[in-house]
Amino acid sequence: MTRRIGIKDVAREAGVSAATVSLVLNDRSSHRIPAVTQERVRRVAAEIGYAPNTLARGLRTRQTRTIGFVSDRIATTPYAVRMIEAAQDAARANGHLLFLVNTGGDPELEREAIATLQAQQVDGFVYACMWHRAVDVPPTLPTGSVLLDARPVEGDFPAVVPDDRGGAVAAVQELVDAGHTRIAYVDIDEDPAPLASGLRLAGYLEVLERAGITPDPALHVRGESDAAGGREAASRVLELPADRRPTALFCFNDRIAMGAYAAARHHGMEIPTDLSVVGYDDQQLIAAELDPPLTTVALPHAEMGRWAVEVLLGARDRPSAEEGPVLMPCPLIRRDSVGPPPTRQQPGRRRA
Amino acid sequence: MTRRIGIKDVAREAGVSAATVSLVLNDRSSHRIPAVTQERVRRVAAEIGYAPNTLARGLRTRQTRTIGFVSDRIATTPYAVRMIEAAQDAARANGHLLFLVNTGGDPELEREAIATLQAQQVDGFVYACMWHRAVDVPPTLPTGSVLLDARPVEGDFPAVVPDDRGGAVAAVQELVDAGHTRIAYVDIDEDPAPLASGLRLAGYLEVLERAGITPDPALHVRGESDAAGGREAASRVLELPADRRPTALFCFNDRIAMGAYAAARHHGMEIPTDLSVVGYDDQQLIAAELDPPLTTVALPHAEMGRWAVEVLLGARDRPSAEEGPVLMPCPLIRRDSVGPPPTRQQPGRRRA
DNA sequence: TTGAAAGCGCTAACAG
DNA sequence: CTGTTAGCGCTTTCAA
Repeated sequence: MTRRIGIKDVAREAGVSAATVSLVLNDRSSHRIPAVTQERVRRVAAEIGYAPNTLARGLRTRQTRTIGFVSDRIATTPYAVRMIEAAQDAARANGHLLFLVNTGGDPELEREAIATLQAQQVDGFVYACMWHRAVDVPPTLPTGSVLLDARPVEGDFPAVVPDDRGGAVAAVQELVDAGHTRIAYVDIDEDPAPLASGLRLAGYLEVLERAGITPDPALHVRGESDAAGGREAASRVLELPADRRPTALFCFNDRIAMGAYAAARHHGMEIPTDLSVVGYDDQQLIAAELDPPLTTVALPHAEMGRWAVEVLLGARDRPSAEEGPVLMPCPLIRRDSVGPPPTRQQPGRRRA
Repeated sequence: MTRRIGIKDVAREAGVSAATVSLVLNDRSSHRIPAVTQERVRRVAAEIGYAPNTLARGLRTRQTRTIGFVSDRIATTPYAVRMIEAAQDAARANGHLLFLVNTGGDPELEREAIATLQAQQVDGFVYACMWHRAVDVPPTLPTGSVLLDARPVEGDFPAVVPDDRGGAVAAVQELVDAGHTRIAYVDIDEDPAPLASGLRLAGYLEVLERAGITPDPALHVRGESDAAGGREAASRVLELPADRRPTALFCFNDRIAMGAYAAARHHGMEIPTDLSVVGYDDQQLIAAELDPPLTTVALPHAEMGRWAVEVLLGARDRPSAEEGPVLMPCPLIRRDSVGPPPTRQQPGRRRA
């Protein structure tokens, strides 16, 4: 490979010193260099195709304009990927590059990743999870790192997580507003329960209470987090006697909602005529493709990803320390799976 | 921030020179340094928590052990993400780190990304697409870069793409082996047609020919690449007169297959009893969750991702130049949507 | 076997 | 205003 062209080459061609080139190319306005000189330097630099060596610069300035992005997985859903894309876009917008490392959640690998990244002199770390979790932050994670889709079990780190409770409120309120009073929560059955499960439950209960509806424990069911589990769990409430049967389902996620669709079909109910359904996650491959398209709550992955790097780079104010993680709003996405409750006496009909 | 500890600190503590430390820590066997000295240096280094500054090292050695990964998107399907995870894992296995940049396919951004990464002195580039495409490689992409899920329109770059034709062969052969002779290809309707569309068609026709089945043009239909499109397209063949109607569907992708399921249901057909279906992509959120679970063909994302960085880093032989892209096999994933063709005279029955 | 010295390409004081 | 000088932390001849 031929020698890379450096600042000296520019200096020689432009008839100035290397220092001047550096000054010009970095817009050091403190040293008012005459416009003509600047112009000449820039022209020469462009002509001979000069590009700074950021290693050398970083060595000197102790700033690399790179950030370490360590996450458990890259993504499990197509939407979570937005988190990374948005983070990368925000990094670029601020003149930074992202080192991506996924550790599979292995603490040993996390250690190693952090060490490697520190050796690279990254300017900061984003520590990301692909589900809203409470995490034991790796002890070697430097102060000032920011957590993405994760809240620290302990330690004082800026963190951003989805407002799961608020999202649930929006979802259930949508159902209440449509006139429903018997609303089931088809929860996820996982141990330990994900944070989102409890938060969404809280939102669900909050709306019921505000609407003066007494929660019926029989309407809170749990199933495996997939279509089969959702179908099974939804079936349980759909088989309740007519007077206790829900007219609407708030599902923990879209996959469960997908199962709920199957259960409804199996019970001869049509959506949204006989049964309204709201999901969560807005997984494009599911929510939009279900028949009818599913009303659901979107996770603000992109917003969170951007937030994290902007806070890290100081492009956005750090949240005041002791206020807990920032809650990013989860917008309700209205599609066609919510309608008014059916008029009495005709649930469970087969084709007319 | 307190001064970082460097090689000099180790040298001082160990009572040797910086050069010796470097020699020991880098296993320069040419300089046979006595075991005791080595031991002492290593111990001190560990004790005081020395970690090399890779910028300084890179500046000196002109090797950064980083690689630039530029892709159009990060991922559109949850599986494509495996490509990046696998690439990152392979990089780590070879002591490298990945700079991730997604450009949205914007040539201007690509230029910029390549320049920025070059300024970072990356050791090499992976240029990735999220669909199997023929790409105009950006003119500034250095020779030696490797293409991932993309074949160069021109230029000589190592490249790896899925063996779409082979995957289609496996899929359709599965159907033929089950006894089907009237097999439709529910293709994608997109302009320009993705490479995969034609390749899978070729595979489809190849199997038919080998099985002595004359292709019926009416059985090659196209629909939008989503469930609705798949449903609509599948309906068209399902509504053919009984003697021309297919008993099996080979779908361009799993979303279309999902629509085919809906169409089958709508026509009162059960899968796989009345109709067999095979998809493509093995999108976990769809394929495994459909009822019944979908037999499909998996895209070898992880294998391709690993291949790309291994070739880039020389951990695997470069394919000989003029042989075109490497075709990575697409394995058939057998689930429950394929069965023997129905015995005559009872398609379209409603519930018994 | 080890240390001294010379940079890698750049920035930042400090002179002039 | 601009050039000289002195490193950033490491590797690598070369000499001792």
